[in-house]
Amino acid sequence: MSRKRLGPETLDAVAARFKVLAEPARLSVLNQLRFGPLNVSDLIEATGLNQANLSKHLQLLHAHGFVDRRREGLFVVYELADTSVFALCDIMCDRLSYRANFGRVRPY
Amino acid sequence: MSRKRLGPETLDAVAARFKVLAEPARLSVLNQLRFGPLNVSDLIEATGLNQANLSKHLQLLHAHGFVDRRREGLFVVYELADTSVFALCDIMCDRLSYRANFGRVRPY
DNA sequence: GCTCCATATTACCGGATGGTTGTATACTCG
DNA sequence: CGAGTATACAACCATCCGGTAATATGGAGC
Repeated sequence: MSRKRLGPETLDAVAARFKVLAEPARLSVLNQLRFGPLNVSDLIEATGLNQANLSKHLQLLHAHGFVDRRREGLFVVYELADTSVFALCDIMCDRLSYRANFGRVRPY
Repeated sequence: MSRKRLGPETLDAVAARFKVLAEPARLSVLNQLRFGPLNVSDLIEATGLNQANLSKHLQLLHAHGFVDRRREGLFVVYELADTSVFALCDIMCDRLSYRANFGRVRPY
């Protein structure tokens, strides 16, 4: 708790990681992987994303270490590699419901 | 823990909140507010952002409930309204240092 | 080898977003 | 009220980024 003030490089790195999660499509992928590994075809069906689009998102998630990848015959299976994502989402969701009851977006 | 699968609206909302944090400039502002409220002029100096730019970031942070605002004479003072940000950043930083030691970005 | 299937990559387009400049608003003081 | 200061807002530009279509790669089976 209560760490020291962060340097610019750290802020950049943290922001970059937030940016990967700042996209419903990618959150959806992670959410589908929550209960077990899936290959790309399964993910296409589960998320409704088309193949190319999904593939791009998967590359990004993989490059940032959120998912692991392994070949399995003709398929490529993706698996969660960083479950801390869900801790983050839980915190976000808590604030969301709090704001739904009280705060509400201030237009000004 | 272990919540149910999230709906699309929820994913959108969570992603929108991540997006606000997915920006070094805004993280820097929050980081400066960590140890107490500051007015805009102080924040300009502390962050190195110019006035207009900083103002835009502040509006966004305020609209999403990350900061509160109050007038104090000629000045406007901003204050942290959502300390959960730091819990998020701590989790991110933990993963960052972990990956710095092991993972490292896979170029492919 | 060729063919089929699963996945990745490339090229492109349109919309969103951060930065900057200039201007407007709000408050204080005289 | 007028002048000065602090902050907000609008317009504009450049860049980034997500979606899509077309094409390429790579493994399996014949």
